[in-house]
Amino acid sequence: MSAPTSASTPASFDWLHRGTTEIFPHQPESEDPNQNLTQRLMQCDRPLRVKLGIDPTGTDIHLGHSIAFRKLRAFQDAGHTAVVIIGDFTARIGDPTGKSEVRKQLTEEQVKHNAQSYLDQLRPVLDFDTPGRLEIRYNSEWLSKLDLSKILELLASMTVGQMLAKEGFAERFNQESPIYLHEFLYPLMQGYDSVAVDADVELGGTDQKFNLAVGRDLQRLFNQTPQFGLLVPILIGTDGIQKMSKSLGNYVGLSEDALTMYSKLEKTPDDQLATYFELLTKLPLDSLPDNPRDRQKQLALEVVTQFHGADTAAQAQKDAQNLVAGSTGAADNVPEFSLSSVEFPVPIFYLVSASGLCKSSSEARKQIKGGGVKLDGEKVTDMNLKFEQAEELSGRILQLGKKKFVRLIP
RNA sequence: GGGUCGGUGCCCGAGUGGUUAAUGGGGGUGGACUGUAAAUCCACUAGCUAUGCUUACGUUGGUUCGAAUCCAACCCGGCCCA
Repeated sequence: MSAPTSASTPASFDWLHRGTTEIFPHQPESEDPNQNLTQRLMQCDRPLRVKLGIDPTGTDIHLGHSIAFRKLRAFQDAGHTAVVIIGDFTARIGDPTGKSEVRKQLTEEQVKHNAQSYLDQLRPVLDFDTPGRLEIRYNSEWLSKLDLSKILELLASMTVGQMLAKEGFAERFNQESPIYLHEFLYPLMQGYDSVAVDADVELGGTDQKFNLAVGRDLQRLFNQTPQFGLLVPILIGTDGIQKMSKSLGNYVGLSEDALTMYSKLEKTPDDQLATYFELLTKLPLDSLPDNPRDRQKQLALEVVTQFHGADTAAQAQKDAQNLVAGSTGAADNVPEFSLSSVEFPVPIFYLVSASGLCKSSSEARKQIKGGGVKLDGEKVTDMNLKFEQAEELSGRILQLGKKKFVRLIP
């Protein structure tokens, strides 16, 4: 295996610093490669092992997760080895970071399924193909083998006070909400992962600082050179307020279709635009369009291109414009709904719910009442409107609000 | 283990026997406006092929013409004591 390119070309480390919040330990003046990551990168004679863990707790990952993986990709491109840890063991305990509640425990099967799904979704982000650039490890490999004496050794390396100093714990303790003992194990296990894979660098969101630091402590305990921690920002979601998360519904999933992705991204809040460009693209930040609307479009196009390719992205942009303009016929990528599953005569409100635009028929009625339902661009006002047969409806487009469409087919 | 306080809708949080899916806020969805944004204003915010019916205030029973509200047991959590 060849030495990392960065070693031979003492080039710039822009890729390292773009969108990076913090690197620790960080002593920029130091020549010591254990105190200064840039020195380490320039001096290393072998690819560094760059760890990034993810707990397969759900089936979807989103752009918020992707920024750490993008950084990981940057390391890969610089010749280093990405060590992706699938937290199949830790997922069953749950990371207490940032949670106000205990995470529910998952079965082994769910975890397995989720893990595969994650890897599929990461395909466009990481380099899966270049030999030596990617290592995928499951932490059950070593964590399930820990015996009590080893666990005690880990536990003895930290104090309750140190644990309680951790952000989430402190809050929960002060709010008098429950903290279970097994949650204290989480940072230790994640830290032990670093020992198990002999990590040189670990990536994570800023909320992971504590956990990455524990990794350093444990590596020291096991006579390894402590890893560097590299923190990337937590991406704010599409609501512009809270961090991107599936449960808050303010996310853009990596596996979403191009049109959905585009539609969400093109309304990125103005004050998040710069951040999104920095974290989700490689575009130079000083040559963006002046008009905020154009910036939104460029961002959407760029990101969708990463996941779906330029052609599909361009088509999504076109479709999005057509849909909003109301020229329904021009939209090709509208989900279809087959009328074969409904019984005629069918009331409009039932149709709205059956087609999946609304969760329930009650909600559909309310939306119709509120003027949110359109058929071929025309507002539906009578919720008891009935259709006698499928021919009346097939080919027409049913719409809820500005964003949800369904084409009715026989 | 003992004492004590508490468990209400997506979230927070009122309500303490009597028309009512249950005040208020947040969030969400829809409408107007707009740049498909923000801000603002308005509406909606349990389910049902539905002018009515069915479920809802930790769980299960009980008292009552009638309970989220009273009683009992149980489950869960906080705090104090051990």
